[in-house]
Amino acid sequence: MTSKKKEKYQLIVEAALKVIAEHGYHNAQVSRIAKEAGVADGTIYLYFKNKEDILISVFREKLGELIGRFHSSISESPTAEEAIRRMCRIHYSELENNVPLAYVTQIELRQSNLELRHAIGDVVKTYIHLIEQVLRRGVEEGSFRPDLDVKLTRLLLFGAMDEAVTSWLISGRKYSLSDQVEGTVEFFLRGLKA
Amino acid sequence: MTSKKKEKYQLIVEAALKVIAEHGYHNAQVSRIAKEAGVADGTIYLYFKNKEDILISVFREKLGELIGRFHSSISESPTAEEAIRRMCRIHYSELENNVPLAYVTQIELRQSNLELRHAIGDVVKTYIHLIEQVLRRGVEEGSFRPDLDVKLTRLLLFGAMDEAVTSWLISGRKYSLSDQVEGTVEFFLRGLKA
Amino acid sequence: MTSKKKEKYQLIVEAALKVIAEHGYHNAQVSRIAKEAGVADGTIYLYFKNKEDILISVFREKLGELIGRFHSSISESPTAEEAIRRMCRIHYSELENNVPLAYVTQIELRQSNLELRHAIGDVVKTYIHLIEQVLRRGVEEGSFRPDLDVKLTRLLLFGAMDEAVTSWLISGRKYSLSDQVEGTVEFFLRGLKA
Amino acid sequence: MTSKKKEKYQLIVEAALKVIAEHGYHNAQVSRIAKEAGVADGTIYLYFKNKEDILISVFREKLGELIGRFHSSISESPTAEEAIRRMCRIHYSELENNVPLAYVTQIELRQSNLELRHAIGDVVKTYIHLIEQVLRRGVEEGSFRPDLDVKLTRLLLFGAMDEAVTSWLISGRKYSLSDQVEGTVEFFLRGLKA
DNA sequence: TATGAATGAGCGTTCATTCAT
DNA sequence: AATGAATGAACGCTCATTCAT
Repeated sequence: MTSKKKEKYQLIVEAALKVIAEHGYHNAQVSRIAKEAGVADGTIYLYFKNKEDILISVFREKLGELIGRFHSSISESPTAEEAIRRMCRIHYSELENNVPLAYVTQIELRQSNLELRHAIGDVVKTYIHLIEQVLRRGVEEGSFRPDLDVKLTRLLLFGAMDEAVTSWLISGRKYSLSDQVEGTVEFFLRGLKA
Repeated sequence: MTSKKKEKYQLIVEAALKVIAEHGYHNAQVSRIAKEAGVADGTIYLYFKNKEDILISVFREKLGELIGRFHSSISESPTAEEAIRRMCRIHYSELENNVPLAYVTQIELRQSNLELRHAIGDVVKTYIHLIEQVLRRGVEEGSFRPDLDVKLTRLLLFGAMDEAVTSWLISGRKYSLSDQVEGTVEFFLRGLKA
Repeated sequence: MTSKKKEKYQLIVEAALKVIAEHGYHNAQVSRIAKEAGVADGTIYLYFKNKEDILISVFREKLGELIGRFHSSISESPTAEEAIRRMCRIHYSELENNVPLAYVTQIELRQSNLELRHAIGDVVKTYIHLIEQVLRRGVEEGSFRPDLDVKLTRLLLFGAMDEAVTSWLISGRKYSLSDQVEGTVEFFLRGLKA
Repeated sequence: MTSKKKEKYQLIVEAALKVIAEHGYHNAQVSRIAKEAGVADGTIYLYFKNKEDILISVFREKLGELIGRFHSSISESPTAEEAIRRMCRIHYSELENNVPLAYVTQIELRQSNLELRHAIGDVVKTYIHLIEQVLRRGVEEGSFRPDLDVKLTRLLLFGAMDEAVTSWLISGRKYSLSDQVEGTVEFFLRGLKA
């Protein structure tokens, strides 16, 4: 039963992602998500508190996976410098290879109300903490500037990458996002290095 | 008469800014804006095509002023390096000194629909072009790296500052944003310098 | 379930007829119709596309019944002359015996917009085609003039009866409409007979 | 001054006719009529009580002229039969030669509310009385049936002609309305003659 | 007389959520 | 657990009319 419950929960999350990606946030009615998931409207409310809860779950589930990948990749990196490089590579390539997810997280879900944005903030915070860890490691290793303001810099890195992805999407994905990894990392490392 | 017309237009724009800042984008009903401006609902439509037109105007008017200040300040800078410094200082201090504006531009208006977001995008684009100009100037001056990818870097700079401001707001403005200018500029210039 | 759905559909159509008859076309708000039908406003839209769709349905449903009665009565008539007589009798008596329907079809629904009027026109067209058939039959039977312009005459008959009904309504129904059948038919037949 | 007043009054009536003919009843806003007439919105209310008053005036003024023409033509007719013929000829030809007027009176103004329809009814009543006079004359002359129900028949004649005109308009005026005079009169006279 | 900026009442429709089955 | 018919609150916009100038 628990696994079945999980299954339907996942079914609805996937359906929500697909519907938002296809029709946009403002056309992602609960009934549409239910239809896409192959369940009745009312069934949604057996698994989610309300509509917002679905959207938060989409973000948490999908970005959770992404952040998991960061974690393992980063912890395996021999140096902080390499960790920064891998982080950016994963950030760009994962979103480039999953356009619907990119579209939903970068564009659509940002049109949501404050409560959802706070929830999204929590997920993003996890990622930002991860960046911070890498920065601290770099300082400790001696490869990054000892006077680095890690609290500030973690935001600058995240904001920079985030904007790079959003611009790539809005431009219509006319160029390769992965090709921007080198330029981005070069800029970051010069700013970070001791 | 023209000045009176201008007055009422401005009155409504200011009212909209205030209402969105106080009640949030999704609670900024036209009737509420009208009430705040001290005019009848119908009067709004003598000055604006529709609700969206009000919001776009808020953005354009308010950010227009801001970008104007960037322009003059940057063109007067003796060096590209100094231009970057001034740009970041204005970006942070202007928003820090106008919290409602910061709140509306960073948080509330991003919840809007696609058409408004496109309009906002146009204003932001102006700013990003300005950043690009500074970068080119720095390369020409020889103070910035000759191999700098200006198309990419302008986004990284904008995204980094944008995120710094948003985080400061969401944190509840518990610290000084202006105090972050030095750290930000230090990071940028190391990444840019030849 | 199907019958229940039918029931609610009919409930709303009847409510609309009653509301329009009582309050007039311009005061027949959707919320009023919903209230009269004993359903929520939103329920209306489970059965009708929009307000206009309700009104068209009122016309179609109600006049559809009427025209059905014409059909059977006319086809059973032994002669075209008798068909004309029955047609007029049904036309007058049915509307005389259903004043709300008469009021709505003759007065209120004619105040509607073009799209609805077109829809109404389609229903009326059916009736006019029926008249035409009777006229052709009379010509074939030899009882009506062989040189009769059926395309024109069908309009004259319909217009004449329509005006007789409307005048009777506007006069406040101070006289019997059924009593006018003889005079009307007499006039028609003299105009038609060979 | 009186003539000037009359002038502006006429100006507005003509403008209203034109606007309704061009844009339809539901798009004939007061401000549009004012613009067409070359006066300010407020000026309208110096000459008319309200919007309805304008529309009633359009009908009264324009149909008044028409009925005046009926009057003279009919009174000059040597026989009642000829009067019927002339009446129908004028009815059809005047409207055929003034399509905007036909369109406004037959289609657009009928979408109006009850009060206006009552006012229109008054104008039409004048016409119907005229028809009645002709019928009485025919009976007195002995050319029309002595048992003719004039109260009823006047409606039948008016309704028949009215429908003929409306159908011609709705059909897109693909045929000549004047060509229908003979068929119409033939039908009428057979119905009327002793 | 004439203006036209300002008014504000009025309404069709959507959709997240509920609940009887 | 699952259904889906029913709910009803919420809101942008139009336009006839007014009135200060």
